[in-house]
Amino acid sequence: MFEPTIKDIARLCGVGVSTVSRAINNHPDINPETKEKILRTIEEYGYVPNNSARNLKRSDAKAIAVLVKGMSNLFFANMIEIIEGECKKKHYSMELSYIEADEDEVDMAQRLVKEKRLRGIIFLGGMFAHSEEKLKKLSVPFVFSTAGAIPENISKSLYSNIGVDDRRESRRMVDYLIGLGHRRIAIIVAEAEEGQSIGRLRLEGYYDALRESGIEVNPGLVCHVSQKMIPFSMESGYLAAKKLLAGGEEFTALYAVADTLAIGAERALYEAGLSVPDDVSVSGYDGIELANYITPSLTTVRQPIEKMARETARLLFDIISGKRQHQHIVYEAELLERESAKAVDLRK
Amino acid sequence: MFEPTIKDIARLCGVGVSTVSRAINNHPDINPETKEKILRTIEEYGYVPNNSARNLKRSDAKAIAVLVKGMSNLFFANMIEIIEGECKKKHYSMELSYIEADEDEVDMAQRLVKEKRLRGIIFLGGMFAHSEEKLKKLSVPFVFSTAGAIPENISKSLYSNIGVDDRRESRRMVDYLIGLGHRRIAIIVAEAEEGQSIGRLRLEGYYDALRESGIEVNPGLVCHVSQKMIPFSMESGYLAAKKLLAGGEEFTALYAVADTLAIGAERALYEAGLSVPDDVSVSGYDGIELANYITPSLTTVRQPIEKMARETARLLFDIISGKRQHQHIVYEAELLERESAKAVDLRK
DNA sequence: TTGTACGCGTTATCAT
DNA sequence: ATGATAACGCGTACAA
Repeated sequence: MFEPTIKDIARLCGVGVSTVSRAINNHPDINPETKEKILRTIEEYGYVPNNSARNLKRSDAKAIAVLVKGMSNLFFANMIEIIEGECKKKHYSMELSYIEADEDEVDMAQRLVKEKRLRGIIFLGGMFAHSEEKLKKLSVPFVFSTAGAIPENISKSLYSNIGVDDRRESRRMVDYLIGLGHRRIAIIVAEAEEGQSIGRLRLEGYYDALRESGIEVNPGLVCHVSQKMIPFSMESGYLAAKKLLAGGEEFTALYAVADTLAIGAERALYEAGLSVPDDVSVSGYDGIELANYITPSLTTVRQPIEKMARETARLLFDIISGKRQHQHIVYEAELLERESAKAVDLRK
Repeated sequence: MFEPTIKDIARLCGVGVSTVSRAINNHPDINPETKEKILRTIEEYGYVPNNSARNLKRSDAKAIAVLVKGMSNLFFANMIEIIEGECKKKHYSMELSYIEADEDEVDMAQRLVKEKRLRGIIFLGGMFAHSEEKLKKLSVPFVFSTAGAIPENISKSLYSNIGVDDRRESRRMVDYLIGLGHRRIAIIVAEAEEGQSIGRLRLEGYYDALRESGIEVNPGLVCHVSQKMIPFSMESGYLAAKKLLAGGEEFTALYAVADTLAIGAERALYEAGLSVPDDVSVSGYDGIELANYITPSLTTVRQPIEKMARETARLLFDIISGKRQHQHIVYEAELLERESAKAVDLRK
């Protein structure tokens, strides 16, 4: 297999390499006929510019990285696909990397940036217990999406952040359950050890709602997913609910901080002979497509995934090209009232 | 932010660049002390070799690409994650690209290979209506995983293929339903326009089973997902089932060629007042985690995803390094009898 | 409008 | 054991 280089094409066309280069990169100062001929030859011989050489010359690649941390695939898969689509539009390539729960995403990013000379980074999920100093070391712009809370003492001008107000939206869901007459509301929460993880924020929202309504928090109703489990998996939800049931505390509603957790939990309820929503109302968080198809359909909080993913990518590109400054965008989530939660049965 | 190059490090250490290179790449002929000093300096100044320059010199990058085509995320997300893990182990980087249904994955692969000088390719899903000639143009090894049938006339030595025998496994599922006493078995199928797509194979398996049992095929029970829809989405399954129900043909069992389709279909049945499995038995295909958590849990065919993904990656790396030749591995799937399908009610 | 020549950061070959 | 230097393929300043 013969892989022609720019020189080969130049020789073939009887022109200099720079002319070929001009033809490829749409430079204005080139004779249309020459360009035409070159393009034809390129087509004929299947010439494709060597990206490494280009990047070497340009000193930075036309590429970004997406670092995905924790959380369930079901939620991120869509986002990644959308981001990938935006990259394609801009003729950027996308490097994807999943980060283990115990890995430091910023360290990883730093390595990646230097190695690959990336132009920007998207952090999906994950959390932000990082020092300002460390963040400064990242020489390219980066956007956090659907991440936990960022410490206040970090300069806003250093990063972008896109997501919903997890605490507020979570509170809204619990308020809704309270509005339905529920008082004994259990929660299944998955959270990282330290910092303001997304799970932590949602738990805070739960506390907020109870406090405002004058309901005392019953620690027996707060169930943490085991640290050893995949935080947002269905299995985690399943096991957590089992633990909850074994605990013996009664509850009329169960709120899981992710749809996947809720689905797992519903299975455990079913196996315990409990019916949803007749015996227990269940609600989730995220609004994955699936939530609408299971039966009973899941009451949940829907984050505008598509919008968030698209904006995340666009914002990063705009920052790279200098069109925009760093932004901190908070989207509104939407409470989806569906079948899995209903007013508490007063006869009980 | 100062980004040191190999020259800087050399100067800093008072040695030549080649010595630094030797230190980095673990060459034997270097004085341990010199190496020690160089490594320290590298650490101190945060030097990271420029990947583009490396790749330029080496003329091929330590990278592979994964091209994902069609099918539902739920199924591939896990595989991708596992493949990514294997890449990390080998210190390869992974380029991920989603292919639109109407794009040609081999063309795309070709472009990618040349542009990025990749060492190998993994095709996830997709189909294989490609000519031998075109495949030959791909100058790097590639492995098809969970793809449709590969035309017989293409030399086996050209590619690797990993998956299950979709036709046989599909037939097994329908045999199972027949064994349960079902005779009027509907099927929801999503297939590409041309060639032996995965959906097509599963449909053939359905035909096989019916034929062997002497059951006549009722075209009114074969429901194709609209070409305009995402082939393996829940929505597609939902709409297909609605169409099926509107068609008026009676059936006691419904087999969808993907779990996601089955889940969507179940929702449609529920909305039509039909109960699963009492009124209609439902079964799927794939064995995604979710199938085990919904209620009723979904009877399905489980493909050994983890094994397949891991072997796909390992095989590719082995071929790249010359350790192995191309392989064609067919895994055994597993029929999971769960709650969504039961023996036909004889009183009806 | 076009061609020549240099440099991007690295590795490999060849001297020393 | 180490250093100088030639590639790798491309973009571009500069000359023509």
